[in-house]
Amino acid sequence: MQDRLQPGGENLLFLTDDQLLQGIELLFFAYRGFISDPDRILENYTYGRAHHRAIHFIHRRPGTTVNALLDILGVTKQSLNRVLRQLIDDGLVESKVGVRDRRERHLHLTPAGQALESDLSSTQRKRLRAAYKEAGPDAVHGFRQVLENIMDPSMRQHVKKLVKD
Amino acid sequence: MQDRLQPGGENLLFLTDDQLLQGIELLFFAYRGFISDPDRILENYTYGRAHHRAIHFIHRRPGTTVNALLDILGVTKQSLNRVLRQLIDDGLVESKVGVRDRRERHLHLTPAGQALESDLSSTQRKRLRAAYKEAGPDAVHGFRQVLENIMDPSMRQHVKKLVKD
DNA sequence: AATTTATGTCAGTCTTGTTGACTTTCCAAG
DNA sequence: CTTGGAAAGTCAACAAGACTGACATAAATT
Repeated sequence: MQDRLQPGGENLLFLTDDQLLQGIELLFFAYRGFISDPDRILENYTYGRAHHRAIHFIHRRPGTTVNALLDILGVTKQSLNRVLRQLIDDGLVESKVGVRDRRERHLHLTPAGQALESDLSSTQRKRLRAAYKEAGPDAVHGFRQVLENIMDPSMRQHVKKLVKD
Repeated sequence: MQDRLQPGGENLLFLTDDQLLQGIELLFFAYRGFISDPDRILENYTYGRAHHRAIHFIHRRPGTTVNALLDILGVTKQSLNRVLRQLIDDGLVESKVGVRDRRERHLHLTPAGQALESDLSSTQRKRLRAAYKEAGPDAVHGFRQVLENIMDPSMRQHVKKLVKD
């Protein structure tokens, strides 16, 4: 994957500091836009981004344990517990005692939880779908490739891969 | 939603909800990794992400005004002021009364401010450079294309374009 | 002269993160 | 069977950084 092309900086051009700083800004603005839709929805609740994140990952990994969720979210258990407590008390999340190991709590979304997840997620899916569509398949591939390279290697395992059927 | 059954669906395949949700997670993990390096540096200071953001944009747009910065950062003036106050008091940022309009304050980094900016930025540039390098030029182009599509259109103007000279 | 704009500041609130201490539950190794 | 430790839950205190609202001042604009 090295320099298939000429001595010209053509394949190095994007590595100038200016180009890199531009990439940093792109990430900043894109990420902010990306969370603005859910944020607006959450204003109508007593929830914030922390709740959104919990809901997202419980939706994606039904039955996951608190510990696994802590690992993914990278916060303290006290912080996550406050969020989970509210969601459980409000009937959006269900916490089931583990069968094999009764210390563990397995988390699921209730129908109400799924409804909120769907609301939050649909705005982001819509935005991303439009962005993907306009950029085209090759761009999407590059987008995902670069993002995967950016993240901490230890986190790559947490990106839920698609099921092959 | 049954795109996959269509012939030539290969340019629609990435629009399934699962693929979109995966994209959401990629963005989440990548963004978190991306800000983790500066965060670690800032632990040694009394500064946080808010200061980092201010420093970044003052660096990129020397002489920018408080109002312009508010627009870019999307926070309230009270919030930005607290951050700027500290940076100015600590001698990292200089605030100059405008010449044409003496109500405006034009912001610049002092040498000390530039030093911190360089520290913070270099970790991110390094991470991004490695990610770009591994993915290749085409992927980088796609990455930037998709990010630009994701952000709010009104924000695109704020991504500082490269100077041609 | 009146109004608007740019900036600064004070006070109070909220979310979400932190640390530290402690308890309960319960699996598994001695 | 006992006990050590892991998983989870809880309480309290605190901090960063966002918010709103009110108010002040200086300077430009109308």
